[in-house]
Amino acid sequence: MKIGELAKLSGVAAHTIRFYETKGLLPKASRNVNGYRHYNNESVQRLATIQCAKRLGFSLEDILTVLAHSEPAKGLDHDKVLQQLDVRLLEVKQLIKALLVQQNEITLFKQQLQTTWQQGKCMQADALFDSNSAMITE
Amino acid sequence: MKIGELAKLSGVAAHTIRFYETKGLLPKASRNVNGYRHYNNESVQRLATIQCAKRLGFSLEDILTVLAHSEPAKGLDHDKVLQQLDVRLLEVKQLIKALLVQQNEITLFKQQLQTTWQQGKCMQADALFDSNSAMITE
DNA sequence: TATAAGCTTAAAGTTAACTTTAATGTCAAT
DNA sequence: ATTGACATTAAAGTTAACTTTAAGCTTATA
Repeated sequence: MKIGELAKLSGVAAHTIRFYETKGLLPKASRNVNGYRHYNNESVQRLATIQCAKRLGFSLEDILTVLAHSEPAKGLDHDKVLQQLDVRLLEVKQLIKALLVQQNEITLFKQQLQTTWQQGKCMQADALFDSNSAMITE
Repeated sequence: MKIGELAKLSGVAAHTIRFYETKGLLPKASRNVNGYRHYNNESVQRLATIQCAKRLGFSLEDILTVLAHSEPAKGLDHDKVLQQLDVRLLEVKQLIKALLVQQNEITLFKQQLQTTWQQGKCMQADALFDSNSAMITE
């Protein structure tokens, strides 16, 4: 099939497919007489793989690393895959933690602001931010 | 004070301070005879404000927006600030949700992989990812 | 006095993951 | 035969928030 068809089947834009090829995420496509790239079902599979990994939060480079450590014949390098999954899992957990902190800080800040403003005080930005800063870091 | 001193006091690198000036986050600094930028305590405050807002996850552009809607004399635009805080709060909540989903997906995927591999099966990458994909989307 | 540290500018580089552009070639259908 | 859709390439553009570079002044210290 041609790149446009693959694009439709996979949901990945044609130019993105070419981009993936330059990045080594897809093997260099074989060409037919007119120079057009030619794909088969394996290509669809490969793109599905990439999509899936991306959904788990992996960067293209992560995906490339796993691919690089896996020989076509033997399949994936198990240790590498599990290791990457663990790294990503840790990353995700830390992100969640940081975001929960942010959520609290913003909520608290909002309350402070509203209270202050309801009292008719029109503090300058700096003072407000500073009081919030002090509140949080204490 | 000169830019280097401000950098030390605020914990923001000198070139970053100049960068903020070009972006309008800091007012154009007055210069002394030799052309060097000259700062005072207000500058320290302003940088603290920016740092604080950044910690809450606001982009420089967000910060600029609030600043733009606030006149120096009147202080901050209350509605604008509260609105921005609400937008960011929603953003944070959605991010947390998405990350929790990712956390689950990765954990499930790991278990699937380990089970499969322990059974001595050496599936190819595609099949694995696909089974995972199916598992998740069902 | 010489050297090092600090200041100035504008412009380009960085990272990620594409997207857009430009200029051109091929194919399918009417 | 012509129109429109699809293909090719390399290179530049996008976004965010800086960082680095280059090339050249100024100031402080030994």
